[in-house]
Amino acid sequence: MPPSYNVYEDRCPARQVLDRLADKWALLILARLQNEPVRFNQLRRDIKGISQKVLSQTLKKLERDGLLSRSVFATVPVTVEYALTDLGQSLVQTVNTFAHWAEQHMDTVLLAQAQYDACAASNPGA
Amino acid sequence: MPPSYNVYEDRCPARQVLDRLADKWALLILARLQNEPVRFNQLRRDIKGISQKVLSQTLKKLERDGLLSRSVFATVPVTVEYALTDLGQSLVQTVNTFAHWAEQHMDTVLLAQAQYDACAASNPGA
DNA sequence: CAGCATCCCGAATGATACTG
DNA sequence: CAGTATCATTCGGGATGCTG
Repeated sequence: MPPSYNVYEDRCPARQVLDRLADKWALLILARLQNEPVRFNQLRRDIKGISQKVLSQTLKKLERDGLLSRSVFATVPVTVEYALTDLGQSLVQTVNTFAHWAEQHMDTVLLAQAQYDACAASNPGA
Repeated sequence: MPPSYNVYEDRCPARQVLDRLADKWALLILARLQNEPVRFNQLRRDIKGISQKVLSQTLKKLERDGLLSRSVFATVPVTVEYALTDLGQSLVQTVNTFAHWAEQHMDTVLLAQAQYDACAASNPGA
């Protein structure tokens, strides 16, 4: 039998969840946390190209969704560690599969893009 | 050994591919095409909430990436079918896993959100 | 170190109208 | 049916500066 929820439906909660996860930064953050807890600025350094603002926002959303936990240590200056929750762990395998697909098939994708562009260039009106 | 490409790196082609796929509409389109070719307006109807413009744009990107094919039939009026390519097929399993995760764990996510919001409401200053 | 507040701009989106 | 074109709008995200 089909699942009770259907991602094709607008307003379906599962769709909301999918929308949240269908975000490159969220995926990269989850992937980065898979092996160990990581601190804020370490994430900022490791995930190239993310801004402080977006990192902060995305972490907050992921924490709200219960996918990761935020631990504050009263050092001076303060230390904050982000780690996957069990729920986050249950997702990280899929995220990895995704990332690996991207890494393994990107040559094919780049080739397809080149062919598409070449064809489009030679058929300007079509 | 680690893969030659690293999604954490900015400017890495794999990262570009991941960015492309980390899009809710792209994922929903790929999922919808997994069993059979589908026509433009059928996709528009099935994927609730997508606009004609965004559907058109997303289809074009996915076609350019070689993930799906576009077939035009000279009926009156014209018929256009979108179908997964082999490359698209190689990805759809992962997409399904993602969608199923969203459907199966959304109750947990919704609960986590409620708890987070309740806690935030009772600690306005913290 | 780990953020938040503010300003600001460009890209993405929706709405509408038109075409083969 | 299957789109393209244009316009108006918003709003995500970068840059900067400040705080505990």
